[in-house]
Amino acid sequence: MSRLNLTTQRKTILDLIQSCDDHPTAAEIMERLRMNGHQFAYGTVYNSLRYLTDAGLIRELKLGETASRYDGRTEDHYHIVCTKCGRVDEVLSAPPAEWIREVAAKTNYDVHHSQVVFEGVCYSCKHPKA
Amino acid sequence: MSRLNLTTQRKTILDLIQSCDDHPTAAEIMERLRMNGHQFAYGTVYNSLRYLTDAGLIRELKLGETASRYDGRTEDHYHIVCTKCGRVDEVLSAPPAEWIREVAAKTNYDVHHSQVVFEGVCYSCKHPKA
DNA sequence: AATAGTATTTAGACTTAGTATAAATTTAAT
DNA sequence: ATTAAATTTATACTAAGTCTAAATACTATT
Repeated sequence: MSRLNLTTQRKTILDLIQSCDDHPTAAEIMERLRMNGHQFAYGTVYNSLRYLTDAGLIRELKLGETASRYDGRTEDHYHIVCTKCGRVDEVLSAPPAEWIREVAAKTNYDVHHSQVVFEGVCYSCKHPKA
Repeated sequence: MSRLNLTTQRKTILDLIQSCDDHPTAAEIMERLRMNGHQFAYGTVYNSLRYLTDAGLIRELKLGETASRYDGRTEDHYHIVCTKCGRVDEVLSAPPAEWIREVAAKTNYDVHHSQVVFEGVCYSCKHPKA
């Protein structure tokens, strides 16, 4: 792990991800870059996303869709996906430590990390206006 | 939802998945079919996997890898992946209901389902022989 | 049993998301 | 200024899966 090297491209992509409040895919990120007047090579975007993820500046979300999404919030948190409209929201409560201990004991694993994706129906989809 | 239509191909694939104790990908399933002397079209395997999943006879696992895996155990359960060797084990303890209620309350979602993938190091990788 | 209609399988083209590579460019270090 | 290392670019390629149209199989009705 060498020191952080934020090139112009990486910085631009980091800024974009940190300043949006959703969880764009690589394709969406490229589209937004283009809309902001930038034009980076395909591979640069993927390279930057990996670099920023490895550096811990952003998070890659694998929510079971075909494409990864990226999240500028790096605190430990989880996600909930609306099965009606596809919207993704943050979940800030962590799984109870007691449960994790139980899983570790039963499986004989050292548990380092857990990915949790909830699925359900969001407020707007539950209460459609008209 | 019409009545179950298990064609020869679908039955063969279902049997294969139910009789193995790991979680094969579509590619692995095709390879095993071929080794057993079957030769189904590419699309048929995917079609069958979807059909069987929709019918609730098998489960599709999205563990954050590039390919889905399939599981013959249909009871509600979760998975733990070894980050060293890639091995996947079953996790039978469910997340505490209290936690799910809390998530539902905080996010304003009706929570229907949760996918949980633990990551850690399995017993064999913790205790390598020699 | 023959016919018509529906569903499934097959083969292969196509799509999507992402990786790999080689040349060109930029950055850093002497 | 020169060399070396890292990064970007353009483009080819791969992996996983979907789509489509023709061929085949199954079902229901007479």
